[in-house]
Amino acid sequence: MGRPPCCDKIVVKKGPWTPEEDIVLVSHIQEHGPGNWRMVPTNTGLLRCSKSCRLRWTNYLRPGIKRGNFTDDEEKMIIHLQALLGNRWAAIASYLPQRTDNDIKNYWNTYLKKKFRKLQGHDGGHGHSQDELISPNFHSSTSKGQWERRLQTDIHMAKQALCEALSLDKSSNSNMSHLKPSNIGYYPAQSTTTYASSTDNIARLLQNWMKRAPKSSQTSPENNNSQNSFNNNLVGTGSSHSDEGFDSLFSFNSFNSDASQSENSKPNLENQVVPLSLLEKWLFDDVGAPGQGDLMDMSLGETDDGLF
DNA sequence: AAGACAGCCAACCGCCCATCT
DNA sequence: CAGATGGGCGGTTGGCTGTCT
Repeated sequence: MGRPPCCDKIVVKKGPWTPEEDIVLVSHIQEHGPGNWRMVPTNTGLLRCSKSCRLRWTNYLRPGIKRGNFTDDEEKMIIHLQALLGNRWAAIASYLPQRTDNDIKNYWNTYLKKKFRKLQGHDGGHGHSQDELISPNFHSSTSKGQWERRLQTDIHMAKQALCEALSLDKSSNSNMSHLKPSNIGYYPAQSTTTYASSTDNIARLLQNWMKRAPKSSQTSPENNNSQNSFNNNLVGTGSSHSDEGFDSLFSFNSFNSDASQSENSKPNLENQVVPLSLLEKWLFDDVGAPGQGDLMDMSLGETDDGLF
């Protein structure tokens, strides 16, 4: 027999998350750390499936997420990495620690793709679809050995992509400073800004919600009271951060170790601190090192020419 | 002013691999 | 070892919002 079922298939709420649900989820994660998503609906009483909770956390509530307005550097990085890695958004997102894969995916699908089409149009096009043109054909090989080689190639290519992206605009180094190895981890040491950013996330969320609240039928009558209380307690914190409560609410230092315990061994976003930092350190340390060229020369020559 | 349309994005769906019993 | 679930990922959808006609 396997594990017990993930979530009771009785009533599972769908659709947009309410601030109440967000708070419940964040509080729970603050206590227990991210992971063990199966137990989250049970422990919190949220009528959401575990997947939904995880998604909400990783794409929206997680500390350190930057939203909206992609910078030129980020855009370059995405374009480069997409060309090198294809539509592997999670892999791409791991090089833009402040962005979620969903965000990057959306940005690509809604904006960059069109931008590319335009560019292609100017170039006259070659009868290839954009994805064909810029994505390596990773899907043709699926065996484990090939996958391993592919991964190795990916790492080399990503390394080169980083170097190039960083050297594209040296003057904007300050903007790219978040890519320094020390800041790559998902729970960076500069905790206050991280928490503040997360507080802002929720404050912004609440403000949006307040704007929509009057016409949204999703808010049950009893929500009105809680809505007001949330308004009093949280929304006002956006600028002044009278957030002693929030500081504790978003103090994730305490459970980093818990998280690493409860997480499985996959290099997911939550426990990438060590492996990703090491990888990044290695990537950066290796920049400019002699004899790194073979793979990269081979791969980049093909992809970049078509691109730029 | 109102309807049509397009863009954006949060959330869901379905698949796959890892893990557990 | 087999069967079942958990978790992660990429693709897609649907609702909201802004713009155009």
